[in-house]
Amino acid sequence: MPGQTDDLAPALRMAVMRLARRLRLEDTAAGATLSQLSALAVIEKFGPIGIGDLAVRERVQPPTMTRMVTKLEVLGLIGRTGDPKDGRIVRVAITNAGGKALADSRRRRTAFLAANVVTLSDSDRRALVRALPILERLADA
Amino acid sequence: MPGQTDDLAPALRMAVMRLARRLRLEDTAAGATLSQLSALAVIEKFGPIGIGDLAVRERVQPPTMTRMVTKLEVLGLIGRTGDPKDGRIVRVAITNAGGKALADSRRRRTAFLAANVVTLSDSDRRALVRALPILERLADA
DNA sequence: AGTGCTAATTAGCTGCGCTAAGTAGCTAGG
DNA sequence: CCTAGCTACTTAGCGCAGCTAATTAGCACT
Repeated sequence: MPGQTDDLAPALRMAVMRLARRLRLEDTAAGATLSQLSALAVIEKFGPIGIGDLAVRERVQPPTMTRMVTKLEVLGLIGRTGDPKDGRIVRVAITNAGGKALADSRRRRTAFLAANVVTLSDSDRRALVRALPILERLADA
Repeated sequence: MPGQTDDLAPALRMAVMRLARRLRLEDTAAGATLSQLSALAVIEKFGPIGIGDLAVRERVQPPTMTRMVTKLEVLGLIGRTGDPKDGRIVRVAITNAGGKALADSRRRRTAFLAANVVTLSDSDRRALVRALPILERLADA
């Protein structure tokens, strides 16, 4: 049934864009933006990491990541440290404040989506759980 | 099972954000951006529509929509017409060029997602079809 | 020393959110 | 009729986040 795929792709695209915009709006209470916190999460997970690697993981160009890192550093959420072996590389690591901010924001940011997720039927929730890894795969494709 | 919801919401948020970013990147070939085309689609669907109503539908503040409408007009994709009854209202309608651009862009923009959607199993595709209206509901919540 | 590669940064553009404040037009009360 | 207030849109100005092009600093190798 090729028609189903033809319908699915644009509909999915639109739904994802709209939901992403909505989630962005729900974030205004935070001190950092979603993009910054996404990068912060990667920094927490992958330890002291170079700007370039970070940019690749976040699918962003290096200059964009440099700027985000600068903002995170000004906020005191990460620290820049040089690489002892290779002077070109700047490694960034999360600070205690950064870890705390990340934990807080995770709790807080989840609120909107969780509040709506709980209103779904079990069947709907299961459908989302099922779809989740597929969305992740599409994002990484 | 409350733990499932606790896990689902942040995971879904992250997946949606990442996919949305990815889709945005795939759009660079177009003359108009995804946001502009999203607005254009609403304009096509809901005929001559006021800026305010359009802003509400796109969940955006009026000034943001004014600017987007201005760009769409400069591109020749829409036309501004005054309301004969109420001089305050500016109605916008899609032009022939706009409809064509929308059709073209739909075909083109779907390519990335469709190309990846076709690689999915039937079961995965069904899971997405099932999840789609739920995502839409969450976006509208 | 010099050449070339790599990592990060700087400079400058665009798009798209927002708020605050201004303008034009409608509406209703005195 | 005219003024006071509301509504719709616009203008002005800010911030964040994406990009490319060009620069700086350091490494590696001859």
